[in-house]
Amino acid sequence: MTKAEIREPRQARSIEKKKKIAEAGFKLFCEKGFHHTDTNEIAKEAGVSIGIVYHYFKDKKAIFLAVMDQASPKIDSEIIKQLHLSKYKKELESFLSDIIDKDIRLHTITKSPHEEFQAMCHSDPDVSEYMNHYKNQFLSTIVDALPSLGFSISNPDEKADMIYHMIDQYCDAVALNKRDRINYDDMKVLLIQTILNLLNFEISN
Amino acid sequence: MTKAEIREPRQARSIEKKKKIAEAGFKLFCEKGFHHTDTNEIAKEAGVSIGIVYHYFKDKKAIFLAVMDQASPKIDSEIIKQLHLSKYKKELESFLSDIIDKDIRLHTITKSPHEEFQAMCHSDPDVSEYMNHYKNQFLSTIVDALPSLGFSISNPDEKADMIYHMIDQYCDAVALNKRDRINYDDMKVLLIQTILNLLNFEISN
Amino acid sequence: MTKAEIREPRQARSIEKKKKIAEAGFKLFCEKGFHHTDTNEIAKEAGVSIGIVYHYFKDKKAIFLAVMDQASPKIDSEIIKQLHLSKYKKELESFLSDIIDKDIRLHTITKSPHEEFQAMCHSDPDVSEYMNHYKNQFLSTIVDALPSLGFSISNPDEKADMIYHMIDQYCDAVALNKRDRINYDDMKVLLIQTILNLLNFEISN
Amino acid sequence: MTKAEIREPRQARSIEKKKKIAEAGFKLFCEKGFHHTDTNEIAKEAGVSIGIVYHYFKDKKAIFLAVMDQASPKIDSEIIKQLHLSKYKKELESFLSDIIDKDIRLHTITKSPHEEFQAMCHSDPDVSEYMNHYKNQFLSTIVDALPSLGFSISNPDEKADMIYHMIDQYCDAVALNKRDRINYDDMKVLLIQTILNLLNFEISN
DNA sequence: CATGAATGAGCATTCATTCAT
DNA sequence: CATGAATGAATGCTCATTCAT
Repeated sequence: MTKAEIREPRQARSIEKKKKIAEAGFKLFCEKGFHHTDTNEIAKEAGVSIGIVYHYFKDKKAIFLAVMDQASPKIDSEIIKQLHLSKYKKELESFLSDIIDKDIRLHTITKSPHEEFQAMCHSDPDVSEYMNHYKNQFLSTIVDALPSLGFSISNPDEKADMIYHMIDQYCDAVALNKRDRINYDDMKVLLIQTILNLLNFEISN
Repeated sequence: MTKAEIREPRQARSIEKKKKIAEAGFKLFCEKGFHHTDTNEIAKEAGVSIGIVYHYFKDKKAIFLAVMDQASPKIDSEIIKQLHLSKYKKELESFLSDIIDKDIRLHTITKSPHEEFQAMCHSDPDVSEYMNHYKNQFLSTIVDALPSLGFSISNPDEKADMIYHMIDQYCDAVALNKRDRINYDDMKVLLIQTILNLLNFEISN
Repeated sequence: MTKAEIREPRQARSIEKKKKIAEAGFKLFCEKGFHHTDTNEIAKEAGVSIGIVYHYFKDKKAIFLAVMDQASPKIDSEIIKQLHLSKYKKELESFLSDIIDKDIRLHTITKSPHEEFQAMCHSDPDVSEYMNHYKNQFLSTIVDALPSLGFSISNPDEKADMIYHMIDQYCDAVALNKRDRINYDDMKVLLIQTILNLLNFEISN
Repeated sequence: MTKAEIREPRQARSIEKKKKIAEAGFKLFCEKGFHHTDTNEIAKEAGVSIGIVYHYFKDKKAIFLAVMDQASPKIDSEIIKQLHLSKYKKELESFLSDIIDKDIRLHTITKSPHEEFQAMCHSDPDVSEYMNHYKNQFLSTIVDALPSLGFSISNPDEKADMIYHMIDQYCDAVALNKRDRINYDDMKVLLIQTILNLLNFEISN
């Protein structure tokens, strides 16, 4: 056997260590970006040897993927529950507003990692694949839950995709604050109204 | 500063050569990405010595920025003219459709560079700055032209920003075609309708 | 500091390797001078990889400094002991003669490195600093030992400095043998006599 | 003819230009040292093209040698004249004091170049050769003039060499001021006294 | 004489990854 | 499991020098 299998640790200690490495990676990737972070530094930050890093991770990118996995917000059932209660316009509006605010916080807190993930997503096929898969799953879960929640929406997949990106875009704008002449409060009103209009719109043939 | 100034070539020959280098850079950045393209390779591809590359460009990133500059679609007066003729709903719709189709072509043709630029944009402050400046200028030009074109739109800056990204997002989706369960034709209809709604919407106080 | 610490090796093997690198550096610096020796060559000469060179040394200059450190004659207690026995003129004379002969050997054997060190000393502040510190310490040790050895000399620091350089100068002359019309034996007699006179001279106020 | 002869310019304009280049070289060598000064920079500083630099100078070192030549203090007859008047102890003392003060000024004013020359002198054989030749000529001129000036000194060459270096050393010490615990006024007294003793000393067989 | 664009060998340093212990 | 010394290919960039104009 020329190369030891990369084993998924089962012991608590091992899981702990793998997590520590991913956390160190997270920190450094955020601070300096993927390309400017070196693996030996990750090992040092995690307080382990570089050898152990390569015991748990195939290569540097594997660490990045693990970091993404840890950092990705999980689809919790709560969002579905809230959606259930938001059938009517008024509630939908505040539901969206909540979602947006939450998402802004996420973008603001994890500003650099988000940027870094975006960057990698655009330059590395594996990362892109991961992100894409994650997003598709996230949206499918919601869209598939809609009927049972009492929503009857035409073109739900297309709309979900559009809304997802509109919100993401808005949160980016707020978090990075790099755009000229923008009133973010007005923009939020416009955003919510646009989403509501979109949800109600039906393509006529 | 001890280093000889990076000179902006005035002679036709020199401009030609600088362009050739940028073109070689463009090609390689697209094929392999910024980080995996090496400067000696750019020189070889351009058919010049590495020395001359550094005669015209401060460093590797300067080549990238020049490439971006060359590759960025210029705001031509045509777009403004077309806008002028699109005061009425019907025309606006086809105007948007045209814009979107054009943009899709741009995204599809320059698929890899576009991705690469997005990646750099997220990971390098200078590139981000460039992109941002470019976008702001592009949008400002259009927004500032609106009144004289007969459009009276509330929150034009916010709307322009949102529309810009909605279109960009859509074109990305089409070009990369990585999203599940999406009917792009339907999505386009939804997109245009959403834009029209957004343009007409006014925030009530 | 983002860079991994340059570690001081504690294991015997490591010390051995660091020494081997410094020795290779010594050899090459002597043969070709600092500026014409390249680090990869040092690694090859030392029989190690270039990576390990930078594991032990921060940069090329650090190798040079280490080389200087190894090559610098240490102040051994012997010189102090001999000094003790040399209170009287006759003994002092032969003591000086011994010192000079030893120093000549040093200059002759390590002719090129000595030259190279001199050169670096004049062109690099860090090397200059090192040389200076070394010399000051060397002279202070001797000067501070004088009283307890039974010598009572006025202006010992100034004299020590002058004598140090007179001897150094003489040894250089002999080793390099580039001066015209010089009888080195006569010069040695003059040198010793001058030193003795200097030691005995007292500034009258 | 593969390469144009390096011609010694006869026209005033040419001489002027060559001088300007050497002056630019002088300035930059002083500021940054030989190895850190690049020829293109010299050309720019001199306000000429790099081509013209290589028209007048074979290579970079030739510029350095020319710089040395310009910077070297010429043996003027004044020093000889003064020496003539200094036959008696008192006058010799003040003559030496004058010489030393002048030399200190030279070392202080041209502190960096002096250092740089020393460095090159130790690392480049041609420069070493030049310096050596210059020094030998300087000392020979003085020594050979001594008899006709009424001085009758034994071992004049050896003594001249020693004195030359003692003064140089002292001036370096003052100019660089890097030595610990040294009182330079006392040192000067010691230096002059030592020189006078040396001049009077005769080797007995 | 003069220009400065062009050359390209050369070089210090980095860093993902391996492997002997 | 764990260590960290060791590897060495890879790379951005410099700069003395040449030569076409």
